[in-house]
Amino acid sequence: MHKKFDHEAIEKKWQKTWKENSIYDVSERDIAKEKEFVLVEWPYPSGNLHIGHWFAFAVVDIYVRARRMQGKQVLFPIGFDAFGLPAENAAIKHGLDPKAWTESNIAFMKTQLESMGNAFSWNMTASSIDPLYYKWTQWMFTEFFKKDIAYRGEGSVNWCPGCNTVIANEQVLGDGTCERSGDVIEKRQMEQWMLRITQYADRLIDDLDALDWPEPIKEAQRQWIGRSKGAEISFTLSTGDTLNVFTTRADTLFAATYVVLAPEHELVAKNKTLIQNWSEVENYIREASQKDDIIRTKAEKEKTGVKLEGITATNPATGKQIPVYIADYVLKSYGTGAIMAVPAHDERDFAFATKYNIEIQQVISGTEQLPFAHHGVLMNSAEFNGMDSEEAKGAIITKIGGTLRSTYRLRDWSIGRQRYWGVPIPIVYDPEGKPHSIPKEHLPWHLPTDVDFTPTGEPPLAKSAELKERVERIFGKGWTPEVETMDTFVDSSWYFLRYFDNSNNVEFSSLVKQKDWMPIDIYFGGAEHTTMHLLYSRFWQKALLDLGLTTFSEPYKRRINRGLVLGPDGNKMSKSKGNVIDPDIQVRSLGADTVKMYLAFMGPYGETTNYPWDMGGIAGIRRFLERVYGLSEHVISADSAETEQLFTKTIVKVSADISAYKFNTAISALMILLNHIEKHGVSNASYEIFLRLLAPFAPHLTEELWSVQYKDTTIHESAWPTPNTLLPDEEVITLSVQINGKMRGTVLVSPRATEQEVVAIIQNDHVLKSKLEGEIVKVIYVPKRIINIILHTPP
RNA sequence: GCCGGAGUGGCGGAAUUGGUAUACGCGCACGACUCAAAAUCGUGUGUCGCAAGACUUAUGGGUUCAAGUCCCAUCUCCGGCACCA
Repeated sequence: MHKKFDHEAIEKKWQKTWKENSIYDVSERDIAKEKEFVLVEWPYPSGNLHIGHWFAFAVVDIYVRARRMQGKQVLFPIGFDAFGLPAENAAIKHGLDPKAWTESNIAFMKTQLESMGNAFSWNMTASSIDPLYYKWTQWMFTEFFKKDIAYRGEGSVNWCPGCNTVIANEQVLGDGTCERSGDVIEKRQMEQWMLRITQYADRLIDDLDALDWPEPIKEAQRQWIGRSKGAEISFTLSTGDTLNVFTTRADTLFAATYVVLAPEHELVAKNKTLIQNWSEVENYIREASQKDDIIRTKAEKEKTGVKLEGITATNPATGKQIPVYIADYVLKSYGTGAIMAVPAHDERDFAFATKYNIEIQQVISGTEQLPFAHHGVLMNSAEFNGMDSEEAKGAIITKIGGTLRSTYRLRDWSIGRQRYWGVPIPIVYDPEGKPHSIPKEHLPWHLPTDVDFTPTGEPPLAKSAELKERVERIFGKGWTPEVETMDTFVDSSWYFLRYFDNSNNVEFSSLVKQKDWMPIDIYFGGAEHTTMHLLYSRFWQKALLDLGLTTFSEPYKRRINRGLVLGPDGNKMSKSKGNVIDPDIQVRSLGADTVKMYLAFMGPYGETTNYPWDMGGIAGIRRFLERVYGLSEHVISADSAETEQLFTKTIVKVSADISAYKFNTAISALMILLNHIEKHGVSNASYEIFLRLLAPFAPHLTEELWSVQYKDTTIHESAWPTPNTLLPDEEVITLSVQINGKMRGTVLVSPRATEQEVVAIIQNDHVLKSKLEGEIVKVIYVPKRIINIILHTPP
């Protein structure tokens, strides 16, 4: 047998050589080449690389290396999203310095990342905690503040008791718990720093159409934004107030037999002297406010509410006086916080009206069964009778003077965090308490270090004497600092713009460099970011566009969401389950190439399927690479025609599969080729082609084998193999034979054979001819594919 | 409830987009090498059947010369949204 495949020595050796020669650094944009910006989500430096990082980065490296060999100038940067709670929690628990803790994590993770052997553009890295990075995060915030994209507003916010901070809507999971800590979120009324993402709702939805993204991701964003197109209609109350309601069913206005306000609606408290049953109403409001949203929306469908005695509303279509209710099934935060209720054509209104004995009037014909929530033809609607719902919407709105409007599920993005380890919000308050942005010359606005991390519910920065002193020194007596820091999703909303201009100290990212590299050609990442990071950064880009700071309205041309690597038991990896696979251990025993290739072989990348780790499976990949290591023993003087043909096929297949992120089938094609070579031998030229095809998958091993013949070049700068198009058609092919639609066997024929010739061959085939008993009624012949012979069979 | 996606061997998964279902890998069985084991190599491996053969891509229908692939209905799993007017 051949010498031992010493992956450890090989991998160390080439990683060192690559690093010394900086072969993966990306210099100035080279116009002679097409560019490709491949982005992966920058990791949080938790201090240990887990298998998920390998799945996220090492598999993508296959794509990157193939593109490089295909002559593209590829930008494949990596950096660190290094602000965030874990550092602060380490400070609280173990008295460590968050900065030192994070920096040592980064240093260690860098060495782990290097052990992957990826073609990272290390000269174009960035880190969110670098003051030269967060200077620009702060500067963009101040620009947003000046343009009123950032504002301070009072509102209902999500308070996480575990994290001791406010979090954004997107960071609350479906079951009402915190995305980070898992704690149940409380609703609080607070002043908050917000970004006006809702102003971009239409563009965030409409611009999705042009993106080359998987449809499910686009659809999830559309649903999250939740646009519904409808109309705002005014009802006049007997108090003299105008009540605006939002409806998507203006066509049912004639059936609006009551209106409902959210308990918190301002017109309720405003008219308390006119409400005859005020104490009952007040009670109901208090009860409603004590239920948090989770209980309020999960509360079984039983509807509750109170009629406002002494107040009525006028239906603008019928002129009738209708009752006014408050009920907590109407939400203050959605639409106008009030609805026109149409019990005949809305399930919720129907349930409520039935319970409280309110009139039910049908206006959509075609059923006896109410509620009927579908569209149809109008009845009981005066001059609109006989009109179709869709048409009637417009006609009725026009007649009663309503306005077309969209309303959204999306809320503004709350970005203030009552925590320490983040970007300080660059705002100071004057003695009157009015906020002012910090001028550019004072940026970066440094994060103070003289703080006490003990959680008290008060933001840690409030305890910094240095910060107070700094503000008074610069701005004057009586001025006070903002003490909140930013959501880390702010840091990651623009990081990709910094990578390729990471030493620019005049701009966050120059327009020239942006033109060189943007947009991102392909962004690989986790499905969990669909309605968080992916939405935030799209918004950020559009805000920059409006400020003239970029010319791109969308950052990501293509996006691929990947799945998860599960433990060998099929469960999500977790310390408590004891099913965690440590990549360092795998790399030590089997090699980086093996781990990377195994992850790529598990299944198609780019589907959000979750794959269990299989110890046997990775051993199979290791066996494959060991056989490759000894492959030179099979080099012979020339290839057979069959071998040449298989090479052509494999080159086409592997190239296409990599472009489609189907690394699993690309690997399978390489395995088939190896199996063939070991049996039949391979010419030296083809052996090199094999190595080049494998190079993106097993960069260290192939570099080692390449170096045996080419001392001074690297395989990773060699050209990607192209198929030999001059190969003749195969002389004979195997054609499948069906008789009466059933597979009966195969025959060997020329690819150019005629139907008659093929039928004659089948009639002479010892096995097949016995099945051809009867008159041939019809023959379907698809050259190179199949022949189907239909016989007349007597009854 | 609404909107997506998916159901293929013992397992991960293939299938030129309507043309030999189960590629490739794992696992398993047998054999070779070995005192023995591991490793390695070879052979076999959808199900039933001694065989000829029949059946088989969640289930039931349909279209077609031909269906894993297209159409209709049903079931199950995963993800998103959900008292959103």
